[in-house]
Amino acid sequence: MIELSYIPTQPPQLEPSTIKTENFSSYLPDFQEIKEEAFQSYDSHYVTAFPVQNTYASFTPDYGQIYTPETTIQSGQEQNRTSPPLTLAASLPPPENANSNNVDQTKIFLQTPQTQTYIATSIPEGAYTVFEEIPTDFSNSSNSNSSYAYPISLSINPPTTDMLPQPTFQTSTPDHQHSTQSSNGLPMDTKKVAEDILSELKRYSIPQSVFANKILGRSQGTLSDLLRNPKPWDKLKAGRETFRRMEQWLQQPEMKRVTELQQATRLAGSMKQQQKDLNLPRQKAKKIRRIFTDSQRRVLHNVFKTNNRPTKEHQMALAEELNLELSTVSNFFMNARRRRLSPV
DNA sequence: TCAGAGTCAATATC
DNA sequence: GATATTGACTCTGA
Repeated sequence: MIELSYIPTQPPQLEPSTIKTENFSSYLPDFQEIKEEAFQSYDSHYVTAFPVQNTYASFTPDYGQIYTPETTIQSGQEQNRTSPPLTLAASLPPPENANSNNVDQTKIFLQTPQTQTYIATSIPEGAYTVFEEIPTDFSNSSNSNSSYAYPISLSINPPTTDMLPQPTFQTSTPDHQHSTQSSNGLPMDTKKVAEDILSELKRYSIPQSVFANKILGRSQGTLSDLLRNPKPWDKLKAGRETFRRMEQWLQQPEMKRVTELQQATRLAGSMKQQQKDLNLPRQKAKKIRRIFTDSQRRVLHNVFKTNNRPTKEHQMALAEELNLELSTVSNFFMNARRRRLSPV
């Protein structure tokens, strides 16, 4: 398969005549012929058509809008459905060696995020458009049993890191600074932002680790904690920056932000697999995290219940009694105070 | 010097 | 495999 370059820019203006309808049954043994009537109300210049399990769909290029009329076949019954219009995400130039005589060289794979179904399509000669991410939202579907509501994404050869968009922090406020306002000039409802982020990540199957690393520059564990226990805005200091990044991400066009992260998710997956395949050694020694014994934990918690701020002498006595470092005991109370007494 | 805030990252849990 | 928990590190400000 040839390598396609990734160009996250405006799609070229395509003349409908440069786009062909293709029947890809040769690539898909179980391909079911698309019925024209399913798409008759749409632009007839399909870019591609393919089945996803029992579903098939067609995309029509409309320079920024994509419509995905779909037909689902379940238990012998057909249902025609139409998705909301979706925004065109990206375009790819034709590979240099693409030509009409050798279309097999220009296969592109569309796949569901579940990576259960791969759909191969060839590219017409000349300019063409592909849809990098096509999240669909059928959450309002009255038929929750429909099996076709897969977001559909494009996967070429796994993109390399330098092909991907760089982290989009888009903030002018360094980590060590913090202003008193969110991006809209008002105190931020951190709880709402956290809920929205959780909901979006779930909706688009974006792992916390990907969002945390790519958008926030933080670890998965940190993000999880922030989302589950968001501090009120007025209690935050430098931590406001992280919430600002979350808010800014939510404010971006849905297509853009989701596309970017779904791509990063795939990249993370392929890199993980590569590491696994190559059996690469760990870069640095793993730090062992202390685990309190049951009795140590019990004593520390009991003391904390009656006195969450023991004196240094008390902590030293506890450390000796439990065979722990003073710093360990001190850390325990410090962490316990902010985690167990945390407001919200 | 120390408490608190922010976070990492190991690892427990789902 | 993804998320939640948590011991400890780093930095800041009083």
